[in-house]
Amino acid sequence: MTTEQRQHIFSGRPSGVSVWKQIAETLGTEIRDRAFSLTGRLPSETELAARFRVNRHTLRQAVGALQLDGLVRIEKGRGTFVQHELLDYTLSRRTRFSENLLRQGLLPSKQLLTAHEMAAPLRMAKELGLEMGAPVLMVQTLDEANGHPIGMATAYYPAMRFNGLLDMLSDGSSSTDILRHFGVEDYVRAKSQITTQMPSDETARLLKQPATRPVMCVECLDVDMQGRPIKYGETVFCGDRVQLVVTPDSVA
Amino acid sequence: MTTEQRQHIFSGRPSGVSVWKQIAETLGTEIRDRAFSLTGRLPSETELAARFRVNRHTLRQAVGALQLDGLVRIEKGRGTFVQHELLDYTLSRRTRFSENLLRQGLLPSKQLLTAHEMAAPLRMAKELGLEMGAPVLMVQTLDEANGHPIGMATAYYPAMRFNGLLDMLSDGSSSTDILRHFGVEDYVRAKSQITTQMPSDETARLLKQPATRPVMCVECLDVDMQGRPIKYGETVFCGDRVQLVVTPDSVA
DNA sequence: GATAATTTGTGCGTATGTATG
DNA sequence: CCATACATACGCACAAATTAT
Repeated sequence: MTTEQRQHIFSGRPSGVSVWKQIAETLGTEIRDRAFSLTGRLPSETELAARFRVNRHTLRQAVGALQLDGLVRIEKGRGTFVQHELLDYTLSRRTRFSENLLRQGLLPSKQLLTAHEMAAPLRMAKELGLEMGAPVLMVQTLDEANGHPIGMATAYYPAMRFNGLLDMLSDGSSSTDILRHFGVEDYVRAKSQITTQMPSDETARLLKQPATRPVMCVECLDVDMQGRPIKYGETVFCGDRVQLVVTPDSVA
Repeated sequence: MTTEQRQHIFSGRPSGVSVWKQIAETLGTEIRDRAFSLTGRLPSETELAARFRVNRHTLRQAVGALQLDGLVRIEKGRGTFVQHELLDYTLSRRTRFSENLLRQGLLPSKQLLTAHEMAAPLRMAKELGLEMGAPVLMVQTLDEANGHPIGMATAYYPAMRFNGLLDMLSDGSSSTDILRHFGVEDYVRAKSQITTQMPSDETARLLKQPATRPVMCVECLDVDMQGRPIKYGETVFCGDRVQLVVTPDSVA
C-alpha cells in the first residue's frame, strides 16, 4: 500500500508535514472512499497504530483531528465509528420518505409492523381536528435505506375519511398512492417538532442500534391543499445513522 | 380538597366514570395550571396513590394516560416528569435566538463562556467558504431562558471580515447589533442540520441536565443577503427542555 | 466501589360491576 | 335468571433502574 510508504518517507527525511497530519489525511480519504462502510467502524487504535507503524499517541492525534472534522465519532470503550455516512433526511414542506432517500441514491423500503384502528388520545385528536376518542387508523412501519433500518414511523389517519385504508396496505402501494385513492391529490407538511430521547429496548432492537445511543423523534402533521389535516405522524429516527436537515423551501 | 371527594363519590355510588379517568383529568388540569412546575416532577406513584386513596395500579393507569397525551414523561427508577413545558425553538429562515424566546414570553439571556481566534478545520472551512486553516473567531455562549440554560452555542465567524469582533462582546450588545457594525444589515439561516448524541459530563453540567439524557446538536450556516457566509454555528440543546420546531416559512 | 433507599415496571391472584346472549 | 366475557379496582411481592450514602 501507499500508506505505509509515506511513513517511510518521513522516517528517512523530514517532509515538513507532521506524521499525524499525513495519517489523518490518508484516513480521511479512505473514509470518504467508503473503505470502512462494511462495518461502519474503524479498526482499533492499536491495529491502526501497527498499520502506520507509529505510536498509539500519534495515531490518536490523527483520529482526534478526524473527529474535529466530523468524519468519525469516538466512543470510549466501544470504538471509533465512521460518521460521514449520516443519511440526510430533509424536513421541508414537501417531505416524502421515498423521494428523500432516492435523491441521495439510496433505496427506500418499508416493512409493515402493525396496523389497526384505535381511539385518538388528547394531543393527537387536537392536531387532527377530531374529538378526543374519535377513531383513527394507526399504521406502523419500519423504514429502511438500502435495507438498513433508519426509523420507525407511526402514522395516524382519521378513520372517518380514510375508511378502508388498512385493507390497501398489503398491496405494497406507496402511501402517496393510497392517499390519492381517497381523493388526496397532494399534501404538504404543516409542521414538524423534533425531540430526542433514549430508545426503549424494543425500539433499539428494531432499529438495530445500541440502546445506549439516543434517537430523534419527529412529530409531524400533514395537511391537504385545503389545509385539512390528513395524517399525524410520529417517527423515531436512528440517531446514529440519520441527520435531519432543514433548508428554506427551495422547492415551491 | 375536591380531589379526594371525587373518590368518595365513587366509593359511595358509581358515578359512571372510572376512577383512573377522574384522576387523570384532575392531574392533567393541575399540570396545565403549572402545579408541579417548581420541581418539574410529579410526586411518586406511592404518594399520589395515597393522596387519591387508590391502589398504585389504578394510579399508574391514570399517569399512563397522561403520558399518552404527552403531558408527562415516565422514567424508570427516576420518576415522572412534567413534559408540557418544552420550549419551542423554531428553526426558520429568520431564526434569531432572542426573538425566538420573546415570542413565547420567555426572557432570553446569554453567558459568554469563551472567545478566541483559531484555525478553521476542514468541514467548517468548507461551509464558510474559506481555506482550511484560515483564521476564524470562535464565540461560545451559554443560552438561557428565564435564567435556565437551554443550550450551549458555539459560533464561528471569518476573522478576515469580522476583525475586532471579539473586543465588542463584553459590551453586551446583541449579536445582531454587532453584525450590523460590520455592515451586515440582515442575514438568514441557509441550512440547519440536526443530530443527537449523549452530552459530555462537562456539557451536562453546564446545561444542568443529567448526563444520562441526550442532547440535540444543531449545525447551522447563516448567510447575508448576498449569500455570503457570515456565521457557522453549532448549538447543543438541552434535550429535556427544548423541542425544535420546523414550519414552512410563514415570515417572508 | 459497595450498599441502601427510592422509584418505576411487572406479575399473580381476587373481587366487583357491566354488557351480552 | 344464568353464563360468559371484559374492564375496573385492590393487595401483595419482587424485579430493574436510578440516586444517595
